[in-house]
Amino acid sequence: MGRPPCCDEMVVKKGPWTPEEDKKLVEYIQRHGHGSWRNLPKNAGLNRCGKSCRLRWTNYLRPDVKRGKFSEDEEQIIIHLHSILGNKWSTISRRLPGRTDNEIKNYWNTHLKKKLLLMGVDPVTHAPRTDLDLLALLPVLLAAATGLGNLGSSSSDAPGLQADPVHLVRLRVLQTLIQATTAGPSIDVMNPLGAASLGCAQPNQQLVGLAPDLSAVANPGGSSFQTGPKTESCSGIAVPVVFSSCAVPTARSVHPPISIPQESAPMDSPASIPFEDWHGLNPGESNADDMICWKDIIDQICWTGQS
DNA sequence: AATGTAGTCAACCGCTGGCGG
DNA sequence: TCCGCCAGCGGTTGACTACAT
Repeated sequence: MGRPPCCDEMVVKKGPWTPEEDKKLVEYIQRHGHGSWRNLPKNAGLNRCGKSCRLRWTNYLRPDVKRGKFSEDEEQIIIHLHSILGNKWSTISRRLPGRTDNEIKNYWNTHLKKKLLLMGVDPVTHAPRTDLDLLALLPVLLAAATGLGNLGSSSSDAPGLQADPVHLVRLRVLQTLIQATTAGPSIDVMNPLGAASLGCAQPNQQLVGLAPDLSAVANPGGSSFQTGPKTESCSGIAVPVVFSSCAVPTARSVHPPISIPQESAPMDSPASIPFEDWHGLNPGESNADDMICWKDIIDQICWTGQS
C-alpha cells in the first residue's frame, strides 16, 4: 500500500548547495516547473532529497525572493503580525512579498527579539517585561514623575483620545508610578523601559531630558514599533497597557490595514483595542470606589500635552 | 597574528494535516 | 477505514563571518 519512501533510504547529498546544483535546479524548474518535488531531483539530475530541493528553491533560488536588509516598515509589519499570529512564519511571510518564512523567522530570532527585549517588551507575549527590578529603575521613575508634575492648564483645543504617542508614554509612566506607590513590592510591576519605548515616532522630550540613558536603551534605533496592546492589572483595575502605538487610530495609518484571516488568529490571541473602546475599560464604570479614574487621567494628560 | 566569542543565516530535522491507494 | 506518502511548517543546528581580546 502507499508509495515508496521519499529519500530516506537513498544516499543523497546534504549540506550547502553548489553553484552547479543551483543551476541545475533553476534550469529544470524554469523549463518544467517543480511538479512533484519527490521526482524532481531524479529528473533534474540532482543527488538531493526533494525536500531539500523545495527548500533551496523557495528560500533562495526563487526569482521573486527579495534579499537584503529588512526595511523599517517590514519590521513593524512583522512585529505587528507576530503579536497577532505568533510564530506563524508562513502566514506572516504571505504578507511580506518577496520574504520567505525562513528569512522572517531568522530575522525575528536574531534581530527583532532582541530589539523588543531591549525595549522592555516580552517578544513572546508582546507584553511589557515584568522581570526587571523596580528599585533599580526608581530614579528614572521619579525623574519621569517630575516631568509629569507639569500638568498645567489645558487649552480649548484638547486632542481628545487621538493620543500622541508622547502622551501615551506619560500615561504609561504614570501607571507604573501608581502601581509602585499603591501596591506592595511584590506587585506585578510594569516596566518603564517598555513605557519609554512605546512605539514613539518622536521621543518623549521629558524622558529624554531626564533620563537620556533610558531613552537610548529603550529606543536604540529611534524606530517606532507597533505591538499588540494588552490589558493588565493595575491595583486590581484592568487598564490597557499602552506600550503600543498600534492601539491608537493615528498610528494605524502608518501601514494600510492588514486583514488577517479570522481562522488564522487564535481565540486567545491579543487583539488590538481601539482607543475609543477604552471607555468600557474605565474602572470608574465598574467600581465607583476606585481611586483612579483612568479616563480622567488620560484626558488630563492629553490636554496637557498640547501646551 | 592567534584565539575566543557572538552573530548570522542556510539547511536540516521532525512533526502535522491532507490526500490517495 | 486504515495506512503511508507528500508537502508544508516551525524549531533547531552548524558552518561561516565579524569582531573583540
